[in-house]
Amino acid sequence: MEKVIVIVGPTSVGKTKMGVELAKRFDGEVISGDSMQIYRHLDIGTAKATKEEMDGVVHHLIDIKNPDESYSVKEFQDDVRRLIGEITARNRLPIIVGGTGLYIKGALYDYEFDQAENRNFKTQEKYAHLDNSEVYAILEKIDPRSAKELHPNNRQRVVRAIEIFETTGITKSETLEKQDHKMVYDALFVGLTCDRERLYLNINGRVDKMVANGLLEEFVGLPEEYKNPEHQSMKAIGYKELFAYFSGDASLEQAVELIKKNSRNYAKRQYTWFNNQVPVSWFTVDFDNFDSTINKVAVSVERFLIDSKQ
RNA sequence: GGAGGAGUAGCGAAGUGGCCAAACGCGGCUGACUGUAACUCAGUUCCUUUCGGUUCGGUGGUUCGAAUCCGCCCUCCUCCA
Repeated sequence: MEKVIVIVGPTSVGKTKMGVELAKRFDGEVISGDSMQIYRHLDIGTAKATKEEMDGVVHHLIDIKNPDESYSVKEFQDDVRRLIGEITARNRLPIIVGGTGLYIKGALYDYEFDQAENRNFKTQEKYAHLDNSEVYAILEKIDPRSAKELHPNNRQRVVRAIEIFETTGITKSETLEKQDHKMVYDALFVGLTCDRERLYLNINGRVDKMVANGLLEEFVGLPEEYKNPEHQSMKAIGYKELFAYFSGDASLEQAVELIKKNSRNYAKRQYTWFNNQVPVSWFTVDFDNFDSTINKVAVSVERFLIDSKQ
């Protein structure tokens, strides 16, 4: 199994910097594990690393789609697995850096998406006339085991489970049953964390900085065809809140506060995912001496690389 | 100084004698997650593990029973001086 380092954690703890530093020390290449940094032109709001911050380290899966295009876990899985193979073949170390839990887990575990190749959004429309409980009743009929795992109000997932069956003839639970739920790589999960209060201060401060650095201008400057709230890219925190501001439904202050709040909530969801879905070794970040944090992580990485060579 | 109005859980806001530890919203906390995941959804939120205990500005009453009624006090808002 190929070795791969994975750096995870909530937004604004320093994952980007950690990735670059580790790549420099261990001759690695960074693979972004972020569902929004794949989009071109969305630079400030997605906190994409600048050229300077990348500091010569190769970064993959950033700026690979236009904001009116879609992307999915399946594509991410394909891309990451291909890249891990390529990077390893070059005798370099793949370092996944990002906060999108599902994407990262989907790429590293034996998730199988293939049988649902024909994913489409039509199923949502097809059942739009039914309420939550009616849609749920349909799923209970075709895939009772999946229904049991889902809350009736979680319409998006309920309909998706129906869609899986309708497009492939195989139920979601049957597909899951075939998997071992094991990791298919030799991965070290490094989690970066800090106390909640500090994290929220970081997030709030970073949002203010984004605005100061031209977040609004970046949004305004986007070609009109990209500025559609329906686009996957426009669901990103930092952009979706701006529509209300530019339509006059919210003040700038309200929009900015919303961005901060959504970022904080997102950070919490990231913790929930990484704490419970994946085996993470957590490191508390020392913001006053980031180098010391890097050193601690580097020791673990070193040990991991040696151990797995046996 | 005079006339009105208001003080309810972290915040906003219902409740106007028992069904009130107190609706609802926000915020917070916790969790779920297999092709929208920066998505979507759930639980929880006075103290206590349970029993139970202590609340609705303060205080003293009325009542079998008060956040709800009465007296006094404090604070804030509007209007008249």
